Amino acid sequence: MSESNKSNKDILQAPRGMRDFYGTPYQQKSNFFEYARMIASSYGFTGIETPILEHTEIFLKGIGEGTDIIDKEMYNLTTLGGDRLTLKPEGTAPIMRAYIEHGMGALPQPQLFYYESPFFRHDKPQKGRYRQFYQFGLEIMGSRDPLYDALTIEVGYRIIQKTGKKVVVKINSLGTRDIRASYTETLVAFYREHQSKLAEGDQERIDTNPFRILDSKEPETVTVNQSAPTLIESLDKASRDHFTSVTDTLDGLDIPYEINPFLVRGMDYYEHTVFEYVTYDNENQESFALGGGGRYDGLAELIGHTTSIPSVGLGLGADRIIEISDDTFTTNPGDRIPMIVTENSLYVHASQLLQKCTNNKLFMYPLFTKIGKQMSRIEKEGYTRVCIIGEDEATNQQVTYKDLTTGEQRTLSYKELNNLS
RNA sequence: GUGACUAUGGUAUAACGGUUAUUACUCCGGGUUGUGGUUCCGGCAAUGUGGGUUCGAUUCCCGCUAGUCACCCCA
Repeated sequence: MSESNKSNKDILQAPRGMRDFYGTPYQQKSNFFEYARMIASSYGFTGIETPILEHTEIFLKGIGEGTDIIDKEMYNLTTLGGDRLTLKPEGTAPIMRAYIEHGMGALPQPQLFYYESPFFRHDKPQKGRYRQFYQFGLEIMGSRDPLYDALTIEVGYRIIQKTGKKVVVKINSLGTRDIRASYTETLVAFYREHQSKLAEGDQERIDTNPFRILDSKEPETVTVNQSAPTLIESLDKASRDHFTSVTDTLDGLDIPYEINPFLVRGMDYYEHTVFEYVTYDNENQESFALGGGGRYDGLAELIGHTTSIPSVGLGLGADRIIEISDDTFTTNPGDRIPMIVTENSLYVHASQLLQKCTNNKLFMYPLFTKIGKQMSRIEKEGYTRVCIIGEDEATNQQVTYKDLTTGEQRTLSYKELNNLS
């Protein structure tokens, strides 16, 4: 029971790692999601939205205890009725819950979903890392065909391509849960044997997160890793065939990928294919994950369903993608036509015109003051033309149309206004 | 979660520990009562927060809050 001792100044700012969106950033986010929806929809995905809150258990069981997300990053709350709920830290487990709850197994398989949503993780904020962040995601549920792994990777790639930046898919196979479990034992045994030769921080990770040691940048550890057993070598034939089938399809699609035997992901539910999209900062090797995903055939059982539901999916970090995109997702206002009135009394007339007008580029400019002010602001905001309505135009059922780049203006009938492009 | 750096109007900034806290942009009003991009005049608006040192703190010290960076991890 800690009493809040925040000052007025403190509460008049958004909570740590959370932001307000307005103006350009709002547009960019909205345009990004619109674009992503369009691409996903062109590959047959349909939308799904789940609640912001889920039963805490869904994430505990799905993502896995021992992961950072579960151990220290969840926003948990207890309702007045005593339910333990959690602000969703990722999108896959909730959608799987919805699939099971609504018996979607009875629908034609597989089901392809896209979603856009904020997610919440109580992490320490940095650039490109927020406590409330936004993802666009895809989930394909009800098929184990590796073609769907490739399809998921492709659609994500097509969306990210819009940024114009160089993007490479890092890909790996984790095999089945059994293979992964026995490999983990082999790996831990290997590291115990070489424990003294590992970098300090990495020694502690033998118990907490042995997979991460494979990815270490410490020179001592890198040396040890050269003789470490790899997961890909341990795969059974079925897993290997699955993986090859995915990479063959990517070859055919001309999607650049790198097989990275060290790639693991933050959630426990992945098996077989896992991947990440990485971008390179100005030719430097230092990179930034824009999104990632993988196959999660066992998730349904982890969260309490009686059978497995083979599935594959991904999440794209909207904040990061927009961040590197320059003006790709910025709206250009030049196209729209603001309509202004010279007298406030003409507002009613203008509104009636707007209702009748079929040219959807025309809009009521929401500034009712002297015409000079209106013109000045319209010009500053980047519009290239304007419609002016005064007493004369109103009487004659006309508008004055002005091109702001050339300064030319002429009088248009309503019909001509409708046909303006 | 660990460590480092930072914090002045909406934005960007100035101020050896000492008058009324500087300047620019934005915004509002006016010169121009039906026409923008120039120019001129006027106006609104700030030392994140709580303590400490001092005759006196925007300035020095500490806690808090927030941001940035590295680690950790990840989207």
